[in-house]
Amino acid sequence: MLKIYNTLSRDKQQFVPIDPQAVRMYVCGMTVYDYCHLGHARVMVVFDMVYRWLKKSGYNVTYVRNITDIDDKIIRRAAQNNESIHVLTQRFIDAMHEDADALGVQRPDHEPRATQYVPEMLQMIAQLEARGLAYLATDGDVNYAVRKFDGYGKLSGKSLEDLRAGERVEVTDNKNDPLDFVLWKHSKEEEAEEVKWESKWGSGRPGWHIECSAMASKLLGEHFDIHGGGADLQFPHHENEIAQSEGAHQCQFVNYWMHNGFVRVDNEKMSKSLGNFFTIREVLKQYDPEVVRFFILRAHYRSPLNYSDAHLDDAKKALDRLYTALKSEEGRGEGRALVDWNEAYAARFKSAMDDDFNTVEALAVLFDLANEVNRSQSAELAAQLKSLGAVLGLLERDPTEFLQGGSVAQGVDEALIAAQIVARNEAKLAKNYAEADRIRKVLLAEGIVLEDSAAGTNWRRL
RNA sequence: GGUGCGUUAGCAAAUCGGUUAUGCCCCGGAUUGCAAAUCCGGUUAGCCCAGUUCGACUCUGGGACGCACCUCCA
Repeated sequence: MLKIYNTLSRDKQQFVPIDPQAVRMYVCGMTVYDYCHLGHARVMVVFDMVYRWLKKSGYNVTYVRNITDIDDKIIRRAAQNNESIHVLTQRFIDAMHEDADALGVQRPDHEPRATQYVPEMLQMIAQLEARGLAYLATDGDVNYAVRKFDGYGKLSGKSLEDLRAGERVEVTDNKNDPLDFVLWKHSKEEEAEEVKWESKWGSGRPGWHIECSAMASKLLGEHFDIHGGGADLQFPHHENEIAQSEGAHQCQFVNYWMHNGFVRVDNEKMSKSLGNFFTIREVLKQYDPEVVRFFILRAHYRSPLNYSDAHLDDAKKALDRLYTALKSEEGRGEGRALVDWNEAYAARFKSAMDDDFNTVEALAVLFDLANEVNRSQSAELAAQLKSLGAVLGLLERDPTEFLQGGSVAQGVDEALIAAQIVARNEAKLAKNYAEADRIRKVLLAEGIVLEDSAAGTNWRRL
């Protein structure tokens, strides 16, 4: 039985879906005005893993990950670039898909864009207004009246008093309460036509939080199973989503809230504002995407994850070990696509995954299994290793291709390597070991490791 | 200031009230022309102080340190 750590209750709970056969899951995606960084990579990979495991567990999963394609930062960036927001956002949506694809992230079932759901948002705001939870402020914005919603703060564990005591709460006169947030922003003269929508409150555009409430209920219903996102979205974003959805629909919004930990650099959160971020495409110039995916899955999704070259190098070596085990059984017996869940390693793997998606433990099982494969030379177990890896979106490539791909794309030409191997084998046959060792050393200096075996000489990149 | 989370061996990172986590690194052995890979074995843990317990890294209390949220952020 699957257990999930629920932010709402702050403990692990038995997962019971609303519909026994199906799971409905929503994850907050990206605001598309720039390239995705490693923090975004973590959300995508983590919830991709969750998505895969739920499907593997037999559920019919509907996974929605939204795209925020209208907001202040987008408008500002488009103005800077002197381009339309549509052109800007489309470019970064395409880039996001490239990055996600590289990391082996499966496409969600729906990727709704905020700009395509404005009518639904307006309808929801009207509902909130009708219930007395929203009001038109003097400046023309429509705000949410936080103190009218019972239980505001239940997700983040904060009371309104605690929040007000915070030093950083901004004071604005057009809000009834400093914690009220914007549902609908009135248009400004200078804004482009493409960021203006008509409404009963006048021309404007949606606030950030309302899009998720509107799109989630449209695509998943008013009450669904799992809602995820980065830990920083807990407050205020997810708190506000609850206020909007439960305020408008008068029913429980989400049963299980999941939040992933941050990627850190030098022990500090990687973020746009700190400027200490690495984009996915930057990192992929240096490391194989599967290494990056493995690196992310190597830490528990709720724990902080420190980024550094040393850690990526370490991850690369660890993944090499798994692929090396697969390579030893390559070609022997066809790898079956299905996992034999009765087998001992698979059973351990499953119980690890069922324990709040403990990929760290699941990977430890894979290493134990790899050791067993090396020892037993069992093609059966190798197939099991491969298929368990595939559950996590790992180990799906040809082992030789992976091992020879190495960490850096460019390097010594393969034909040259082959020629050097031939030359070295000739030297070996002539018992000219000094020459043979010299060739091996030259290649090693280029990051190429030669491995002699009964079947011949293999090579791989460090 | 308020709230929450964390502190595990050289590095990374899990589980667990008593039994080898795991990966990388390091040491010894097997194997190899020598290596590499692999196998066998080994060294290095649980921030500090109390308490509960037959027994605590694991539970409770206190302290120190770190991180995060309270403002846009995955």
